[in-house]
Amino acid sequence: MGKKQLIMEKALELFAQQGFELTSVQQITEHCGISKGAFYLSFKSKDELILALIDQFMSQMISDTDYRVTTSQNDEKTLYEFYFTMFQSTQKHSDFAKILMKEQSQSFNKELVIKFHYYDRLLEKTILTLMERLFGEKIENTKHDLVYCIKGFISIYSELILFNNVPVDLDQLAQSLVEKTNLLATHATIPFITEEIFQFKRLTHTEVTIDQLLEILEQNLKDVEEPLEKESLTLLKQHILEPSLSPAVVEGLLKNIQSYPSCKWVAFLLRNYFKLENNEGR
Amino acid sequence: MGKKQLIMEKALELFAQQGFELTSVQQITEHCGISKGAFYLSFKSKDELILALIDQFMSQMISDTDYRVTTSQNDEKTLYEFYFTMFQSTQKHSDFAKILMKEQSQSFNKELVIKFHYYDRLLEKTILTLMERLFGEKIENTKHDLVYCIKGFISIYSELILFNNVPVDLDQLAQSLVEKTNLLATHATIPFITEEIFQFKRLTHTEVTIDQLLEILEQNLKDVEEPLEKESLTLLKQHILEPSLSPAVVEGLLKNIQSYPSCKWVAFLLRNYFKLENNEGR
DNA sequence: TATAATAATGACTTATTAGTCAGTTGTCAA
DNA sequence: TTGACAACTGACTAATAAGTCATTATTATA
Repeated sequence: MGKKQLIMEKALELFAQQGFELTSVQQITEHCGISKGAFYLSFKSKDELILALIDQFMSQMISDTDYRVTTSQNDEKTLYEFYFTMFQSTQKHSDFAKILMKEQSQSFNKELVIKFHYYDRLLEKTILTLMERLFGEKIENTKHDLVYCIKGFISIYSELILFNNVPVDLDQLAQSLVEKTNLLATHATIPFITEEIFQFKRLTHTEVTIDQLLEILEQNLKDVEEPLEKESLTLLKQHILEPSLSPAVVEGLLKNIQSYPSCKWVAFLLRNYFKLENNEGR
Repeated sequence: MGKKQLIMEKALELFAQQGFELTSVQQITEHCGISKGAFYLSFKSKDELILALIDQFMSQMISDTDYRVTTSQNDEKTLYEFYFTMFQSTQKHSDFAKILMKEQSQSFNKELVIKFHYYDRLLEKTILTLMERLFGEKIENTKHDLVYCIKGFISIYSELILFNNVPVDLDQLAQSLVEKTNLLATHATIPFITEEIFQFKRLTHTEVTIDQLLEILEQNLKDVEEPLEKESLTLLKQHILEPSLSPAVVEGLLKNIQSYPSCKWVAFLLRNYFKLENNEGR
């Protein structure tokens, strides 16, 4: 396990400098002081490595932020804390954040793209919940649009922090964005992203082949210990190969696995898969 | 010349789909129905191709926008027109815009990075001028920050337009952003990007080796016809190899070539080079 | 029509990559 | 000390890339 961690850490440095495409496995192993073969004992492929990196950091970054936001008692300060935590994470994991920026739209690997979208949607959800809590009914028509503006702020200021070695005062940055967000929330009246566009956007972008899905399931089954989790996964796998369960049962099984952090991702994929299956017949 | 244009058009399609790295020269030539050798009659390398693409589109996009903004008589509508033109260009040249998003931060090739920064700075300048004209003294402390927010809006909504096939109402989008910009300009009081950070940011990011610079100069000398332009370039080249001209003369020569569109880029590089040279001695 | 000049070809070289696997080294229990 | 097992190695394969160049096709000119 220590070796796996070593590879991830060293690879992270190289990916941040040169990007994923332009970093060879050779380079990574040299940087670690191990042989090429040893790399393939820890990871099935180079792709598996980057997927592991993304999972590790994204789930941490998002759960950090989500935790800060949902546990905050003082509404006054919540927005400030959201921004502050967000940029603090970015700074702390700057190597990873750089990769994220570089590889985001660029990618080729389908699973990678879906993964990015998944985490992006999680972040959107966190922001939306926060906005609804802070501004409630008043922003009913503009809330999705507001979420997008906030994402715009985050992306452009993150870029500044990461790629221009500017001395950054996170407190000042968070304060500044709190003011802007309040302004937009309380005064903006013309949304661009309406409920309709928001729904439209959700429909696109999510395809995995059955084979990919089964493989991911298989991988999960290996890593998982809890019997409840394991059985749910097995049943769901059988249901994919030969549909036999009622929608309610499927939904229940999904709920079962969803509560385990390591299964969140596969639960998302499965839910999506079954949703598309059902829509096919209309 | 027709062949060069053909290659650029076809390559653009492939780059937009797969990215620059993952598109081979072979693929491009097949897509064009020509041989590999023919490609190298038009372009010295694959890198030269993408640089040419960037020059072609970026200069067009920015001058389009700049023209609309500087010629607009009606201040009321100028901001609307800025946003509208910006997103219209993005939509019209969507293949190119996709490349831009994909390759922006990712890049490896030094000249490419510098080129992106150059055009980015041009856009910043256009936005800043517009803001100063519309809001004047009132935004003295917040203007650089405002420019950044606008860039954030543009980047996040462009992404939406390009990568989620959402039906887009550009009029609505422009209106929405005009309202937001006005809100921020008239009510925001806490800037993050102060004059100081802005200056700091300008100092970083611009290195070319002398050899690269000389090569680019050589290339320009070949393409250029006007005697005044040609002589200025020749003198500047000599001055790099063996400094002999006074600062005032250098500045004059730079002004000479700057007015020719084809030399804007090399003028920018030269000015930067001499600036760094002078700072070295402090 | 004959000749020169230019345009275009694609097999080839060289370099690099991800991934494999037969063999080596190290470890630890019997 | 021995033997069995896992951890590890790095030369190797197969695939693909950018860029070259001797050869051929096309066009212009005399």
